[in-house]
Amino acid sequence: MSGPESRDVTIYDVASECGVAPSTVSRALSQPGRVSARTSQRVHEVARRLGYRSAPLARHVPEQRTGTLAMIVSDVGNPVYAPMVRGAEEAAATAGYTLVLCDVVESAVRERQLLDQLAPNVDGLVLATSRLSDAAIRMVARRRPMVTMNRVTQQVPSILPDNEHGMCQAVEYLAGLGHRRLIHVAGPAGSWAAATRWRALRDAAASAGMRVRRIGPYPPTVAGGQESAAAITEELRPERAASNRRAADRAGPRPDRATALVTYNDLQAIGLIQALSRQGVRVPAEVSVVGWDNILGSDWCVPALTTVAAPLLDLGAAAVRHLLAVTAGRAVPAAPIVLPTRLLVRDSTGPVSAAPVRLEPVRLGVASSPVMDRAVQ
Amino acid sequence: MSGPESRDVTIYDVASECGVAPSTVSRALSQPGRVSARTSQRVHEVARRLGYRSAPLARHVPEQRTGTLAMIVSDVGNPVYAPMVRGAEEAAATAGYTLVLCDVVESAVRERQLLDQLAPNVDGLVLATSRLSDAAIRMVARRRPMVTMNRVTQQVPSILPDNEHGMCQAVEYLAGLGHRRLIHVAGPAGSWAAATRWRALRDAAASAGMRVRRIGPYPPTVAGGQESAAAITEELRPERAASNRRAADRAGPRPDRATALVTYNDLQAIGLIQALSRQGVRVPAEVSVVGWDNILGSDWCVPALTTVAAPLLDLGAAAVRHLLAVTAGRAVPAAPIVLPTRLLVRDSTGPVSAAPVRLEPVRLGVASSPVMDRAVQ
DNA sequence: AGAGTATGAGAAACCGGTTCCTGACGCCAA
DNA sequence: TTGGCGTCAGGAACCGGTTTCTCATACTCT
Repeated sequence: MSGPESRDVTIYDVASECGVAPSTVSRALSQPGRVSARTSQRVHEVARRLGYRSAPLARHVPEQRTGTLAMIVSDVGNPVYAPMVRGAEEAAATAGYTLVLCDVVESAVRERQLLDQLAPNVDGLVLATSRLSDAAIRMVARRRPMVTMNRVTQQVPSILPDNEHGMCQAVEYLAGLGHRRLIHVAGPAGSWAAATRWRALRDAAASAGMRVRRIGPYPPTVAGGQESAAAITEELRPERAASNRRAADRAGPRPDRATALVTYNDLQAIGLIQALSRQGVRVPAEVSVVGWDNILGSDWCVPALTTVAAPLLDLGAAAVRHLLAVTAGRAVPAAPIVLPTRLLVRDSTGPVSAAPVRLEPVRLGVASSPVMDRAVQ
Repeated sequence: MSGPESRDVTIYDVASECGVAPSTVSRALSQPGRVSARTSQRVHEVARRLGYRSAPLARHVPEQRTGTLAMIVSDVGNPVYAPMVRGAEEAAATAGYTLVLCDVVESAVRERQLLDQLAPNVDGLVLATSRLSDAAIRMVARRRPMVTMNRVTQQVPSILPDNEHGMCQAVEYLAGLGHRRLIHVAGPAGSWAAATRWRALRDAAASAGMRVRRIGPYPPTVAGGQESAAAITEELRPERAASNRRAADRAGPRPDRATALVTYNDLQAIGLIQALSRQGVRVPAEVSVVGWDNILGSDWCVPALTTVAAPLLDLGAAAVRHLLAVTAGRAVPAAPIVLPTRLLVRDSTGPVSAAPVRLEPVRLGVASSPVMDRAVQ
């Protein structure tokens, strides 16, 4: 039916078939009212008959706009992005834009390459948790309208969850449960969000009169959380840790045993809880765990995760709306837009037990007793 | 420093600054060796100094290619896509292409629009679980190279997991545990994959001498799975169901109580187990549940999900490699490419208990006793 | 030294749209 | 009847690259 599939139909084909000038076809198709009703109708009919489809590539050359926005994420596998993308997509669609998504696989090099390739092809960019340097971000931002998420860079508009208040919520809640010593499982090394969340936690803990130590950095993944469990077990079982350390370092068991763990994100928290459970550490009986994000699945892990819920959908939508404002040349606030967080209390946190729990011996890499398994898994 | 940010630097700017013709600049930048070393070096240096960035939009007009592939997914929020996207991305990057991802939010209308907008802008399309009609798919496929995933359409190349064998694996395993009656929680109505998986399950069950009923359709989400729980509870508790039904329908409890549930996908299975647990139905003691996909999180739900693992990463990679073959004009096999599945046995399945479990009264919407909660949640 | 060839670079066409400029035609009023 | 104005459509330039064609120059060979 379609034959040898020669080449796309152009406005020139339509024009000659119609007996009008190409410019008339262009007007008829893209500027309703700018051409007489009769001509317009004839052009439309011929275009339909010939199966004309506009070639946006060519169209965009003179127009200098593509109708496309790009969002760059560090890892599509991280469920945290799904709602952000959804929110961004809806905002973009509402404004008549198409959102494309690109994954840089946690690599700054790839991110830079992608940006160079993408930037000229889109009307604007959303950088979700970028790994680039501030200088690199500013350089790209000079070429194309851009907003960052979860990242503050001078002169570049940004959208953030309220890291400070979120951590305050977590800390106040833990304080109310009697916790006094925390451990923070840190996010990846070069990450602005990781640094900011740590700072926020530290400050919140300080004003609550709590002590907090940081371990890490760890990747923002389930595997990263599992990895951190080794270090944490050491913390929680000082008597055991001593044998792994030079005895001269500290004498006797540590007095400052942490009772609550705050991770950089939910994925880490889930991996951490998994690994702790496997080692016989009971959550929340022996130690409470608080995550961050409220990803899909944070409610079906066991125990269900207490977490600081970031307004992911809104973050995505706000980012795109903001970006479109920049694109339209409207003045944008210099200060970051900060969206509120919400503490979601579930089952991974509990009061500090009056008497320190007597810990069982650790059996690394081996699931503990069947009874234990039933209970925790 | 950057001034009023006039307009992008073009090869014409570079040319006049260099004192050479624009065509020379073009050659120097894109056809190494086609220009003398001295000129080339000078052009490169001026280009760098002026901050020249090629405008791919303009470049692609005569070239008729964009170096971009698009992948359309029905819902980025479904974790099943993450590995597929990752696989596709890696295959695309290896071949020097950029992959962009678009979400159609489970809407056929939006999918069609997007396709029309996207098709002319990319060199090829991957449709992951499309909701379009066969005719619509073929129409788009005629305009642009395309492959479908999880969907077979005449004349359009496709990549699939081995639905038939996957269901056989599940059925054989369940048969080995003593199960004889199954219920299938069906996927969404218009979905090829849903229809195919149901057919595969029915056939597999038939050859194993098992009975299987289908309920649904339900959305392929956690909410969909939760929804299905109501109908399933009715199945599992005929004595209770009878009160909801006209008593004349059937006399006494049903003899054909199902002992195993097979869902369309993991998300449904997880929602289903959640809802069942909340109603006091114990998994796998009272009923076994088998999912499909092996998504992230299917191992941290409780009980950890037994599931048919689709080779998601490979599916994505194979789709792109196949698409590039089509793009390059190489002949492609007419038959779908089928990738093997693997049954992942975890904790949501178990042997049929010798004596039918005595069921507790249902308390809808209310969590059962604390002891129960500890055990199942 | 003169003729032939290879090499480098400029001019111009092209890709497929959009848009500015211009002119033709028709209608209305004076 | 003529002048003026508004509507509609054609011609051509333009967007920023690529590519073909052509020509000038330099180098080689006899």
